[in-house]
Amino acid sequence: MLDIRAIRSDPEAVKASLARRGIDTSDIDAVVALDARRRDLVTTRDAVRAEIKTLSKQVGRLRGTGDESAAEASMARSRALGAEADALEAAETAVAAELDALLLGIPNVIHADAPDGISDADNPVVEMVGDIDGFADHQRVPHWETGAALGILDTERATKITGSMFVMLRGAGATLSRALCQLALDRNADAFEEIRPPSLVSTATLTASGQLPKFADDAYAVERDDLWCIPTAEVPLTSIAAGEILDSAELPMRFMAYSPCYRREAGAAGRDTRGMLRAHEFDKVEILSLATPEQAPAMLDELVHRAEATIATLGLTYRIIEICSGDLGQSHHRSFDIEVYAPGCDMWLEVSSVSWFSDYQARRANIRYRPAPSADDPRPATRMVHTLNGSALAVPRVWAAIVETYRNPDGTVTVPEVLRPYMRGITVIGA
RNA sequence: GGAGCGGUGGCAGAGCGGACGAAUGCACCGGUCUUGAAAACCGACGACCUGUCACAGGGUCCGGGGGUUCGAAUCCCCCCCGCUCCGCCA
Repeated sequence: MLDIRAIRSDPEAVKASLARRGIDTSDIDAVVALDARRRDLVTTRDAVRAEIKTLSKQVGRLRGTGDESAAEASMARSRALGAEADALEAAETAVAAELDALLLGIPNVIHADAPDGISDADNPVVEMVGDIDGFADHQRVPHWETGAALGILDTERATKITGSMFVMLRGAGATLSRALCQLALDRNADAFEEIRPPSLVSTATLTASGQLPKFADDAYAVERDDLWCIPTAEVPLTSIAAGEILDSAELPMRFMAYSPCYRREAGAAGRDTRGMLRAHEFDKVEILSLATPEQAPAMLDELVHRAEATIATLGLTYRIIEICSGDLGQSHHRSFDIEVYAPGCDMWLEVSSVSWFSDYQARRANIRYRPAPSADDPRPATRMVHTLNGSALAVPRVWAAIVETYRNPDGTVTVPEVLRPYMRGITVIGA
């Protein structure tokens, strides 16, 4: 959610930023009009209420002096004003609701340094490690074939048990998946508190991080209990401090969590249906930070570097791209994706998305902090925190890239060195 | 799921129709004292909306939502959450 004050004070600047997304900005004009109307109603209503309060106190005093008829007059006057206040209140509530609904649907403003562009085709590559042409024929086998041959990926039975776009890992494949989670957690445990959050969250929580109300179709709903399955651990982690006022000394806060992620993939039916490329349920380790606006830029760098470093230790070919204005998610202020190259299916797979949300999510979740007192401001006002997060590692696609990259001529798969401590002694899958 | 009790400021904890944004203690902040610190003392000290160049001023908030009343933290109704006991249970 954008800051209504920012919109009010310079609507053209907000519109200019949103225009970079290639969207219609007329909602901003509507917001400005509603906001003016709302403030008008508030001012009038408050004046009426102030008078009611004065009159009510008078009643008490007049009763004390025994002037019953004067008290009666004040009561009558106050009663009439009460009806007026109620009407103004109702009007204000209605306008405020309309304003909020509009505000919830307006995407975040874009960071000045984010590149311009229309679609994902315009996302610039900022770093590239490895050579996509440097693979042998035995590595040019899709992971779903290798996985089936080695008995570590069983999509047929997953489909039988649940339905299409669900996967099941077996044996060393399941262990490999869990090893990746463990690796990602261990590599970030130096600075991040490990959380095991709930996987089902309330509507308020899913709204706070930006998924609702606009993207309800993408989430699994547990309607009977009015709960939602999380599409990422970002959702519960963001809301850890919802409604709280943090001490500046506590910032930046850093959390990491392994969680299952549930996505209906409503807009992606029929895309990437093979193997582990896209599933309704998958595992991911997320890293997240609540920071001051001043700390945020460095934190964005840190998160990108941490995600990159984990991919790098796995020995995969990868690249980092920056998301252009037209491809940026609704809540995002600035984002970077890490993609690994999967030689078997010859595709770049997005395995991490690191984003800075500025105060967009914090305003929805109402997460504030109190800046440290200084000489000229001994009691500073509260400010919204900034939220940032990124996938430390999205398991299935990394799993796929490993199975393809590390496939040997005999069809077995060598386990990357850094994963071996978590593999119960398995060094070559299928050997 | 059933029964009982409870939800008040950062924390603890009074108040139970009018002078209550709310006693008191602790914490926090500023100051006095001190070589420095502690202690002591003095003062300040919630959030949000509105308003102002900035002050001032006005309003809302005592778990959430309705209601009664001239007036609600206080009375009534519904909901949510917590604790204790019972039931169920990995």
